[in-house]
Amino acid sequence: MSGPTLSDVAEAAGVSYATADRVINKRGNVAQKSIDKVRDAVERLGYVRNVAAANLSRRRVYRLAFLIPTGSNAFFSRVRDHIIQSADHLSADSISVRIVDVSAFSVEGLKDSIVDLAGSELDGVAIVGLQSRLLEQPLAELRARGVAVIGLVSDLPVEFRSAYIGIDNKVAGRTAARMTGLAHRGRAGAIQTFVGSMEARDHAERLQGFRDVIAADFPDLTVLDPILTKDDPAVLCKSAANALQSGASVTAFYNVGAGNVGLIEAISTSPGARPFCVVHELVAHSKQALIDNHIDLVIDQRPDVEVNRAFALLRALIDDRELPPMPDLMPTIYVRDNLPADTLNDAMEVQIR
Amino acid sequence: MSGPTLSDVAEAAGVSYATADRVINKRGNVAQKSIDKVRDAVERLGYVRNVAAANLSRRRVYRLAFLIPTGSNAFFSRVRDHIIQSADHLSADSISVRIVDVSAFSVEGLKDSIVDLAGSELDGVAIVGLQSRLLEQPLAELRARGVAVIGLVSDLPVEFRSAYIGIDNKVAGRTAARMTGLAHRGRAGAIQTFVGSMEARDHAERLQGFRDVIAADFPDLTVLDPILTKDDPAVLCKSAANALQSGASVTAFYNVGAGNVGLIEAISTSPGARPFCVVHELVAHSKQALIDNHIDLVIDQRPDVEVNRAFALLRALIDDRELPPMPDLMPTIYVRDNLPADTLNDAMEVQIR
DNA sequence: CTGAAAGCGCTTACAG
DNA sequence: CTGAAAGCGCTTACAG
Repeated sequence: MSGPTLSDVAEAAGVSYATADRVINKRGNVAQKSIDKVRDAVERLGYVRNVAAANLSRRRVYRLAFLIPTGSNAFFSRVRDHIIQSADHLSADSISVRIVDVSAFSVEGLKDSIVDLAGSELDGVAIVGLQSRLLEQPLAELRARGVAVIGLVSDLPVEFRSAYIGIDNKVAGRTAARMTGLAHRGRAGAIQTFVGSMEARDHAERLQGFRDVIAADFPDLTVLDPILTKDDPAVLCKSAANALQSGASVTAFYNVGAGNVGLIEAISTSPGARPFCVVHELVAHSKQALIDNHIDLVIDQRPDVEVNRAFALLRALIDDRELPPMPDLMPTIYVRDNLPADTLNDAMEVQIR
Repeated sequence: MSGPTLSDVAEAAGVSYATADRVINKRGNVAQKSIDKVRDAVERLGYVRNVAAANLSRRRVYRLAFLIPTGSNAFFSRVRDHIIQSADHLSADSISVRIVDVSAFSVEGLKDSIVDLAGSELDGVAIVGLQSRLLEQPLAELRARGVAVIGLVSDLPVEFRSAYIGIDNKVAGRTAARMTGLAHRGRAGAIQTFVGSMEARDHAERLQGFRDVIAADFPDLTVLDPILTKDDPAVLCKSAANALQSGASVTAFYNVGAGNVGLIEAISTSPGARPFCVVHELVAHSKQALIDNHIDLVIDQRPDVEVNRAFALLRALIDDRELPPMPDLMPTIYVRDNLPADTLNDAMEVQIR
């Protein structure tokens, strides 16, 4: 069951254990002849390095960091919560995790945080990124020091990270559009969209995806120009209230960004029928709004799953192992009937007796 | 960073390493006085056992088995595929996996397979279960031999397994109903349901959940009595074709069970508008039907996620560790726009460079 | 460029 | 009931 060890390889190759180790781990200072012999033996025996043993002997600890935007954003609170929760369990695997607060959506702030990372010993970091050339230099330095870097939720400049974990926001927007279209079922209508900022790539992509599907498959629906909200609940509340009063012409709301508290406020205090309503990210208030029938759908990106995946990926990257197979990460549709039991604490549905 | 070791504990407790080990691992044959001293030291130092080291020293291998129904069922093919794929990667962690074919939906067959498990050394098993008292005896014997047992997709008798991994089928049915209701958007309609067998608990539960939501929230919709299909595509094809011909009275189809190939066949060959259409489990043909606009929604239970979870859970159970936090497992809604890239091979959306 | 040896944190006989 | 010692598969100085 358990395969050949390095001793077996060394013996088969006719070299010492230490030499075999040197070629396996590419430590250099080995004669080509020895290298060939060892490589050959590895091949013949099907040797596979025992990572656990290696980690034990070198007293490996994984020092990880997550760079997460600060602020009241409920979505990132969920991300934090899940990191903290996982960290507790992962400490048994010698994984220590640090969450670094980053000023939200500030390239300068993010850059500084990345530079600061140099101050502490680190093996891997997951970063809620931004697309900016300003980040390239500090990221390059980080990686030069052997730190594994991945983008989380929002990508980093692609050449300067090893992987990205997040949903495709165009797909998220397309999904929202499909559901909105289905809900109209052939009837004509007009959809009022809300967007935080067209500079935010995720917002722009969602809107694009949304428009594409409506244009292609629901010719009777019109996508109204987005109202710019800066993700501010007050702005959303006011503009949504306006739209609700301006007659029955608006048949659906789609908020591409955050600030849903305001949207929900406008809907819940407005008399009469409301439009079909789709928002993003399942958090306490959007969940409650689903339950209260103030909105119809939430498109979510499962931050819990993303965080889990970040841990697995960082470990694999740090150990320089093959990456584990990861199921696709698609936007999840929530209605009031398939809500998880507890958004914040991720109560397990697994029943332990 | 790395905490105290057993040596530290032994020293602090004033006993030998071996004695400390005996109380940590409850091997017995220790004086109460020693036990107390060690317990005390563990408490004071915050000792936590290094599972990796322990596994190395005892040359631990995890021998796991999955009991999966045979047959042409595309859903279980997905389950198998993911197990096989994961197995490849897990072998690096000394985890070996065996898939045992079980005759589908036969209590006797399942019982025999469980009994046969006794023939091979095993640490843990995940079983696509059935509810039958016939299974209790063999399961009890298995667990008495120290094998960790969990139910997968379909539960086992609850007292005879340590955990269950699967969705709540009532929730799945409720979700299907919510979407069907939304798609009618206030218009009246009649929903033709199809069920494989009312004896199958998952089918019955889905139908129940579906009916509950329609009755409670969509008074203008009627749920027609289910057509019994035995999951046979031919039966589905014929009865769906009938329903389609009998006028425009049917506004939606909901197939609680399998055999969707037949349903899709009927729809795709039938002229004119089709009803709103919801089925379960994303497999090759249901995915294609979404793309081709022959159906509207697929409610899926993410077998890939379930299998991953089964591995994590079995390991934790076998190591007798605390269970990792697991995100909720809710039915996933697929439309044609949030389809994963590759249903069978689970291609990674994680982009590696 | 190569090798012998100690040590990582544990478990498992073995001897008392 | 208790302890000393070898060994799991590796890495890391250290000596040649």
